[in-house]
Amino acid sequence: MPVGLNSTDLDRLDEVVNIRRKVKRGDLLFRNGEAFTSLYAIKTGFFKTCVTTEDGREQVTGFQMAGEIMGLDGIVSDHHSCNAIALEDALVCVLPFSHLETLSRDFPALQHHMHKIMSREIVREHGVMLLLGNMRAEERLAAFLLNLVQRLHARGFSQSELVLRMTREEIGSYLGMKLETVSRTFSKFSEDGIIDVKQRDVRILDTNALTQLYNPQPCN
Amino acid sequence: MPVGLNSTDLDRLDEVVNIRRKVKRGDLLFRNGEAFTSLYAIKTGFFKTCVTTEDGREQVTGFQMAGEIMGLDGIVSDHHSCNAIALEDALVCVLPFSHLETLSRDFPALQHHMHKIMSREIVREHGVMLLLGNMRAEERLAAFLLNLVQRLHARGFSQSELVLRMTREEIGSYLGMKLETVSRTFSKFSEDGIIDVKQRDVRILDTNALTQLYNPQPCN
DNA sequence: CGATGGCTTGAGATGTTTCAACCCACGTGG
DNA sequence: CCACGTGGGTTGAAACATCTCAAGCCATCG
Repeated sequence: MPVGLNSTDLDRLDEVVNIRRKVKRGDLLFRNGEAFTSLYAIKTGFFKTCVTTEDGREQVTGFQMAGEIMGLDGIVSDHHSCNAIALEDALVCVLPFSHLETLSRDFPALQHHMHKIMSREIVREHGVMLLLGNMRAEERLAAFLLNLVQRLHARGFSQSELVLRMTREEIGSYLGMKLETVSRTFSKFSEDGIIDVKQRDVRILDTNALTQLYNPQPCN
Repeated sequence: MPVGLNSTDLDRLDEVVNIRRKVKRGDLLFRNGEAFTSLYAIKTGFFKTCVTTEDGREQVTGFQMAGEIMGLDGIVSDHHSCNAIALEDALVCVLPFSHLETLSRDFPALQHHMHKIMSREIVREHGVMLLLGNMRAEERLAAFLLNLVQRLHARGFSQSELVLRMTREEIGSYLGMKLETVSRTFSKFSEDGIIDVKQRDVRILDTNALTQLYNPQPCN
């Protein structure tokens, strides 16, 4: 990641990255209320994070895939404030946060990288707020699919085919709609020839139409 | 803020804090797309931050008051991705970000403080997502009022009286509802004897009822 | 004092949810 | 290897909350 390091430096960096942890599908990587010690970098697998209320409502706050960082929520209070659940068997790097802080004092590149990661998460959440506050069901699902496929593509997967690792209910929770509405909207897209859906397999037939939906032009 | 500093240290810290900037009501502190150079700490005044879409939709992402930090969105891309607009005449401390990064390498307490600030923002946004994704109009407004009054109280203001610095439309944008719905919900609370509203002056008569609304007990 | 922006309220339209029934795919165990 | 059970997904119809459009009111300020 950063540059211009000698071998001692590399050893120190290695120290922070060499703890691994396996998480089985359905298991929690960390849970709401748990003491915060580490950030987690996903090596393989797929996660959801969600917050809950006392009366049992659940809001999925994000879906995370390989290369993404989880656990930032825990820094502020030394306790996690959400649950991280593996949607498929996963392997993560455990990054003890105090080590990260120590190291990033010596490596400005690492320091800046951490700041960027947190800032990116803040900006991502702004986008979700826009989606939840302003968009209708079709726009939400279009935005969701485009975002997913774009992130998968950046990891070498297809630009047009994807396998959903989450249920309709989880998609709905993330997008602020009920699972039935998610299902109906998938069907609508399918009828319109925009996508092909068969359960969790989705093939995007008309990316342009999705983009249009997500980002409608102002009517001049 | 941090502890155990000699006078040279204090001078260095002072350097980063002694730039002030006045912002008049209605003016932008920074705008979407603008180059990112600094964070801003509010000394006095009240701001909103909002993101916009090409087709002109606007989502208020937060309201900020004295003591709070703005501009974290700019770190990831070196450009701001939202607008910060003063809702009343304001004074901010300009905190050049590169100075902050340099300083926080020498002051672990400052470093950790910055991490906490970013983490706090992430957690706050989780809460907003929960609100936007799961709650109904009354719950949203109750949550909003309770949050505002709590933050004001922490700054020495009343626990029960507040003056809204934002319009119904801005509240609505933040809470994902139309201004008419905001207005109606205020009226409903007023009819129910929970609050007293006269334009922007709000007096909370029954905090308990608001809490109940926001956080309904599971029906046993 | 009039203009303006912000706020309130009503009535009808709309999109999403709710409730219900049904279907399908998958995995397990007989 | 098939049968069955189960969780997930689909679809329909009615209920509901919020939005839209419209009119009118109020406070503020030049």
